[in-house]
Parts: sequence; structure tokens; C-alpha cells
Amino acid sequence: MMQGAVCHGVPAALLPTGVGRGPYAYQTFRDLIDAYRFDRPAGFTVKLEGEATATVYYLVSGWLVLSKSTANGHRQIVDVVLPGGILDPVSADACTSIVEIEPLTDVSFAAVPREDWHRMLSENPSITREIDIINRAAIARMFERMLRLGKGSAESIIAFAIYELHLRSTVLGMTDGYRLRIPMTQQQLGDFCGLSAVHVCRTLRRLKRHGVLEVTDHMDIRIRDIDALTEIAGIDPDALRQEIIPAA
Amino acid sequence: MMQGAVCHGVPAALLPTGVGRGPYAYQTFRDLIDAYRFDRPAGFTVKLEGEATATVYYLVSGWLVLSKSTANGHRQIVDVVLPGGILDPVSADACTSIVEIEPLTDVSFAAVPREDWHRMLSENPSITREIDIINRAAIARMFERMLRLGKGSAESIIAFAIYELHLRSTVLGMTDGYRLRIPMTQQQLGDFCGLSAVHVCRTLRRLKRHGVLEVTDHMDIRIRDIDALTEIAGIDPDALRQEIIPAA
DNA sequence: CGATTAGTTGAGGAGACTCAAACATTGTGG
DNA sequence: CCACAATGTTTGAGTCTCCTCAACTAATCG
Repeated sequence: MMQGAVCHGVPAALLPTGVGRGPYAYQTFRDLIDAYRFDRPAGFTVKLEGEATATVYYLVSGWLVLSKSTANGHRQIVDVVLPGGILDPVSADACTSIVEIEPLTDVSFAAVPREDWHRMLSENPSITREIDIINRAAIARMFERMLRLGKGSAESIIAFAIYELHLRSTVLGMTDGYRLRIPMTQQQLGDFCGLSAVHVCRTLRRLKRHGVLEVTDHMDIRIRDIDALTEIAGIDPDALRQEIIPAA
Repeated sequence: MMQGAVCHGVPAALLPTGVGRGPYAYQTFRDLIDAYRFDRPAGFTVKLEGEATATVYYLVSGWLVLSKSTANGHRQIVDVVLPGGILDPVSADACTSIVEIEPLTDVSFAAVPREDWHRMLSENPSITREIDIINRAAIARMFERMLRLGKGSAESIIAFAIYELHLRSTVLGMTDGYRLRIPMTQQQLGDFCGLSAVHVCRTLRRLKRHGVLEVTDHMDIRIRDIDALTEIAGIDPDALRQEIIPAA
């Protein structure tokens, strides 16, 4: 049912809304995206380096995760990118890549040469502003996640992750009420929440047992008690929405 | 000795380097900063909200931390801001503040109205680029910290924090070789590393016992075995420097 | 010089980890 | 169409890290 929206097509909320409202700006941005658009199946992985970093990525559809890993094999997913997300994976020295990128689903994205990207921005101040807002939202949700990664129980970080992904998906029109398919394994959710896969499993089952969630068939989630979920996650729903949802 | 550099005056590396190299750009930026500059003692706190968020802060000297806290009293420091750092504490909706701000020392900063800030940027593309780089560096170091916050032992996150702060301070000319004064209590370091103050204490003592650090008198730190420190933190020193140090 | 704040140390407990084995689901080749 | 492999989830047992509580010491300051 809703897989379609996740993996294919441009969600209604994506290009039309939010990014450039004037007809000219809209055309420009969209043309640029279309010109450099690629489709890739779920399997591929990118370790960005060298000239690959001279590129700005704009996700049109599908889910990506950005992660870092340590020498001893641990991995932390630092952000989940949903359609409309921007990926500018270049560190301070403008040539070392910061993160590894992994698609969770089939993805469609635009790989725009940095030069073209910046030209487009300089010609379209309104888009610059929109993108600024998108970036702010990304930082805001990272802050929230750090809060729960550092302090906070397994329950609270998992509850937060699920609530965050549900909220963001809903804004993109990818949910069916309180139902949400998260295209991650428990291992990946663990890498996102700083937990072992085993503990993710136990925690999800506890949430299920307490009637907060329903989890079926590989992360097909239904939120049964949203108040309990936000309570466990330590979320003020209105404040969170204002912080992490790009609103112009 | 080096406290002077931490708390007062403009570190050599700050305004002159990095931010705007042409005489015109340099003048403009510096004038703006000077026009809106404030000094504040260590004690004050800001909870930014309302029109306060229509302001961009540029830290001239001193240390600040940005933190978030939960309803149940836990706090996570999401970043430490050193001289030259920019603080644009506005979330996606452009009016809710994301973070609380706390100075660790006496600070001198410029509180620039957003409008003026953006005008300055639009008139000085080179400064825009510099600031972009500063922001990237901030994100890169947050990614690194998230990796250790999620996975990683108390030793590794503390070792990382100390190494990071030493590296950044060194670039700003605020260290004396391997000596560094971190103006944080163990409680604050714990809030930064996602640990209790008690465990910070134990961990520091262990590092001391193993000859990695020397800790005297309220976080006056000397790194005795930098290789051991990077090993424990899981750091590749060259790569880290490239990622988190703004280099133009 | 007491009062406050920060750091140290011990004891005990809870939460999350690892290892390991069983089970479920999906996909594949014979 | 079945057997089997591969992948992911579930559950149990045991351990270790880190937390909390609490008492004590050290340093700082009016």
C-alpha cells in the first residue's frame, strides 16, 4: 500500500511545496534536479571520497542513512534522509567525506555538481532560504537525538526514533494514519539508536506488550498509543514539530 | 598563563585568519562584529526565544556550550563553541530556539541582527564561504561525537572529547603544548559525554593511572601519551583534523 | 572560618551487552 | 515444488559497564 510512496514517485509534499514558490525559481530548481537525476536499487553503497564530494545530492524518493563507523566495527547512523533531504557530504577541508551513505530502499536522487548547485542558489535567493531551513531542521533533529543517545533509556531513544520517523513521513504523505513502514532491520535501528540489535528486539517487544506499538512483519509499525509513545520519548509534540519539520 | 587567551582578547587565529582575506571583506566583517559586540561574565545564562532568535551570535572570545535538556532534568551538551564559532540558534520554523546557551568562561561575543548578518553575507561571498566551512566543521565534529555517544565506552568518548577540545584549542593558539585547561566541571563534561559526573571522575582517574593524562586542579589537563589517547578514542588524527578544523 | 561547590571513593543495583541457540521468512536452484 | 541457504528476529543466560545513592575530602570564597 504505502510502500509505493516510499520507494517510487515524488511524494506530493516534495518538489511542489516548500522548495521555491515562484514559477521561475521552481522551474530552475526542478530542472536542475531532473538534469542530474539517477535511480539506484536498494543494494548499492557509496563511500564518498575524492571528486565524489564535489557533488551535492538531493534525494527525490526513497530512504537513505548516513553513518560513521569506528575501526572496531561499530557503526552509528547519524541521520536518516527522507525525500526532499539534501546531502552535502563534505567536511571542513572541502575534500574529505564525513559519512558513509547507504540506501534503505530503492532511491531516486539528483547528484548535482557543486558548481551548478551553487550557481542555482545564487540565482535563486528564495531557494537558498528554503534549503537553509531544511538544513536547520536536520540539525535540530540531530540535537534531539543526541540528547537521547547520551542520557535516556533504550525505550526513550527507540520511542523517539519511531516518533520522529513517523512525523517526518507523515509530513511527506508517506504514512497511513498511525501506520508506518520503517525500511530498516533491527540491526540498523540499533545502529541508529546506539543499541545492539538484540536489545532493540527486546525493547520493541516490551513496547508491544505494553500496548504502545504494534510491530508486524519487518518493521511494519502501528502506533497504538501515541500519548504513551511521546511520554516515553520525552517529547512535546508541538515543540518537536516546530523544530524538526521544515516550515517556510 | 593560557587562561588569558581563553577568556580575554582575540586569539591570533581568530579574526585575522580564515574569515575574509581581502582588506574590504575583512573590514566589513570586523566592523559588523565590533558594532554589536558584548562582553558578559561567566555566570549569565540565556534561554533564547522570541525575538532573541532574530539574532546571529559570533563568539569572539571565551567558551560556550549549547545544550538541550529533557523534562526529567537530564541535560546533553550538544556542542562546545570556541572563539570564532557561530551560533545561529533557530530551528526550522525560524522562531523556536533549539538550544540553551551557557558560557563556561567570561565571553565576548557579537549579537548581530539577522538582517545585518545576511546583508553582510550577501555583500561578501568570500565570507559566506568561510562561514559555510565553519558550519561544516561543527557538523563533522557532532557526527564524530554521536558515533562515540552511541557506541563506545566511557573511556572512548572522554578521550575523544579531550582530544577534540585540545585540537581545536591548539588551532586557536590556546594551548601550551599538550597542556589544556578545559573550563568545565566534571558534571559538565559528563553532560557533554553522556555520562554521570561520578563516572567521569572514575574514568579520568583511570586514564591518569594508566599514564595517559595528568589532571590537576579543576580540569587542568596534560596529555602524557597522545598515541594512547587517540587509540582509546578511536581517532585517526590526520583524518579528524581534516574533518573538524575549518581550513580554507 | 563556616559555607558552598567540586571532586573522590565505596557499595549495590539496573540496564544493556555478548554469546549462543532456536525460529521465521524469503529467495534460489535442483 | 521442495530443500536449503541466507537473512533477520526472538529468547535465554551470564556478564559488565555505568548509574544512583551516600559519605567524605579538597578547594574556593565571602
